[in-house]
Amino acid sequence: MSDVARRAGVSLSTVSRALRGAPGVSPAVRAKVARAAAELSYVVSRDASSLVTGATGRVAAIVPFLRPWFFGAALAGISAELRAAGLDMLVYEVGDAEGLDSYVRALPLRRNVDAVIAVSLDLDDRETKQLDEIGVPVVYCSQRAEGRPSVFIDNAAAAAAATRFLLNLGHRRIAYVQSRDETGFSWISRHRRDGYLQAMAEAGAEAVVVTERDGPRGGAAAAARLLGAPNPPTALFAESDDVAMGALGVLRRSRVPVPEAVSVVGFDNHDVAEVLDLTTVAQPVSELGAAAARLAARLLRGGADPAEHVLLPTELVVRRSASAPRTAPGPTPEIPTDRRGRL
Amino acid sequence: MSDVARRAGVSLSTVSRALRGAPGVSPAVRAKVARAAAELSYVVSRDASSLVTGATGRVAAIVPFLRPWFFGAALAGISAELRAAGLDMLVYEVGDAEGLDSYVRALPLRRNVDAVIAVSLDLDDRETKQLDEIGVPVVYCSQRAEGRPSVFIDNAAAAAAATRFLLNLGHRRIAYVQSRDETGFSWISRHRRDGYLQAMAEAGAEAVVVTERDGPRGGAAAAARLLGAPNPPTALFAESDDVAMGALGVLRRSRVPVPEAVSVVGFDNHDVAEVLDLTTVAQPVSELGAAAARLAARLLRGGADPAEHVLLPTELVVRRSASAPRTAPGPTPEIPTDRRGRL
DNA sequence: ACTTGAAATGGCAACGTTTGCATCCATCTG
DNA sequence: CAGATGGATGCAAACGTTGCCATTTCAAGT
Repeated sequence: MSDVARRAGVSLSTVSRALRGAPGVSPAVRAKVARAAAELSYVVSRDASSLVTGATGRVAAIVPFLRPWFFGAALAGISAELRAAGLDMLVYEVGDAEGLDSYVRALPLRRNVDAVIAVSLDLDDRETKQLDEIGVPVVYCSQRAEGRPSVFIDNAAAAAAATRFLLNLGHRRIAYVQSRDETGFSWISRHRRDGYLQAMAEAGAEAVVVTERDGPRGGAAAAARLLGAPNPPTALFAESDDVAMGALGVLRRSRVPVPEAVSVVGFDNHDVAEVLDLTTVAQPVSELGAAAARLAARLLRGGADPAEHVLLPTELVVRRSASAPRTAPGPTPEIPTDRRGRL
Repeated sequence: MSDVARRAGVSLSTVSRALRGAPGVSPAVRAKVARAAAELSYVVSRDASSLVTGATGRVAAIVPFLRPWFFGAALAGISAELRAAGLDMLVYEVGDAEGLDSYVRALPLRRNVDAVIAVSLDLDDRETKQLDEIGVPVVYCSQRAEGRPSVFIDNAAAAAAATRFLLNLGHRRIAYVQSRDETGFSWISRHRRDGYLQAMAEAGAEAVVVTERDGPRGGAAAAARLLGAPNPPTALFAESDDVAMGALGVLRRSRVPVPEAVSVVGFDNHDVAEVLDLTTVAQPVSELGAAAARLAARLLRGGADPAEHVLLPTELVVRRSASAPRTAPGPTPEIPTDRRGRL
């Protein structure tokens, strides 16, 4: 910076003020400084600034995993908003609860970020309190944390609506497919299941919940299990599109026509759901991230309620993987004459 | 840090040395300092360290987009390796070439990261030179940059092999589906197309290249166009699984049986490819990222050739979306009697 | 006992910024 | 025309580390 000062013929303070757009610099000098900085391709060192201002200009996004579609979409929203606020995004993949635990205990974020955005982390009380200790504001994304800033959807209501959609189509035997990862049930799936259970109970229908591992593999396993049941369901409601897609794969390979023999509904509106004609509950994933990032930025500016909750809407996207059940259902699904084009 | 020093009853220098594991500290003192730091839940400020050491402990990963499956997988690999090296990962989504341009011009990385990993950025010479100006080592991931450290696969060879696979099955009319984003052809697609063209030429088969927009939508459009051709191809080789999945969607909705009437081959081995039974060229995406991160870390330690190239292998994953063509091909594809289970 | 050397520790300057305060100068007011 | 006002600018002290150098301590060798 002193190089820039020398080149522009002014003092360090003036350069600092000019480059930050701080008031108290004449337009002429400001331009001169800008030119000198450009000529030297100089940029301020955030580290040095942080040292005196105390702000790092960085926000950490903590995700359990990086590969699933959901997190890429969420990070895209976060990234865009953070950049608009002039903040950089650090990304940490913490894995399961155990990984998170060891991660949080090490407190590497302590004085190295201004805020943390925890994406879909499924924390229990103890872990939430641990995060409080980091010493910077934590915004919860795709997750409701009482008394703390969070952005989320109403998973229970959305799942109930999707379930009622199937019920209203005439389905009675609707199975819910949930995943159990190594670390127990996830917060999100729990809520979706509760919505399903409630809708089923209200309709007087018998609930069937099958639990398999996460992802398409789990969905495949669940479909296999349900096809082997004495009285197989006419509809599957999967915790996520990933799971639903696994089930669709098994059904297709088994030549069980969807939706004629079995209807399938997912959750997320995954990018691939459209291609698969999967009826699903769409949630605004990127917007979830964006809202969390905006909330974090507002928190840093001091203009936000530190316990603000943002509820985002969901929408049932009706495609062709779910329809009214066959009127005369039998235990052995027949192949309908779909070559006639009769849906 | 002075708090820790006071509590441990030693000087600042000693605390600094003890906490960094530097030599010249007695085990007793080291333990005492560690305890004091833990009691105060103190962690060193990287910013302050950076100021004097000149190293930031941060590496930037620049990706064009965050949503596609590919980048999540790549970032997962990068993240894991960087963490193993004690480095933090900053992620920037730069969008298309124009976004990258304005981004690089602003040089925000200049003195704020130790290295940059450019993931699948499709840069021309001018842009590559621009990146050189950042002043920190740049590692190219999923992209070959002459004279610069890069990690990549042999796209042309892999595409040629996939094309020959179709040729050897008996296909002659094989179309290649490529995408054109707003910024022109991508580097990667170009190479894959070249491999396809070469294999077709060697077999004396006529090449057909269709260009549509990127992603499943583009694949859908391409499939629609090919179905409307006078002599439609018996096989589609798509630039990526995303594109292939779009094509599969159109074919399924149109009741064109895959692979009986049309074989489809993709590229990437997307997580969903397995569920869709998509035959595809698998590339080790996470490993691509991991290798790039390792290379970056090695570069920072000074123990790497600054022009090192890492070539990773690909593998043709044969599933059920591609098979030998029907022996008596006709212009109007018939529905084969697939209910008999005859593949 | 005295020297020698190595290991452990402390003191202090420096890293590149920001910011409060002092200073300077030009313009406006009475 | 003197004095007040206020904007532009410079000076210097921090911020929390690290790393060089000096000092102390202690054990071993004479």
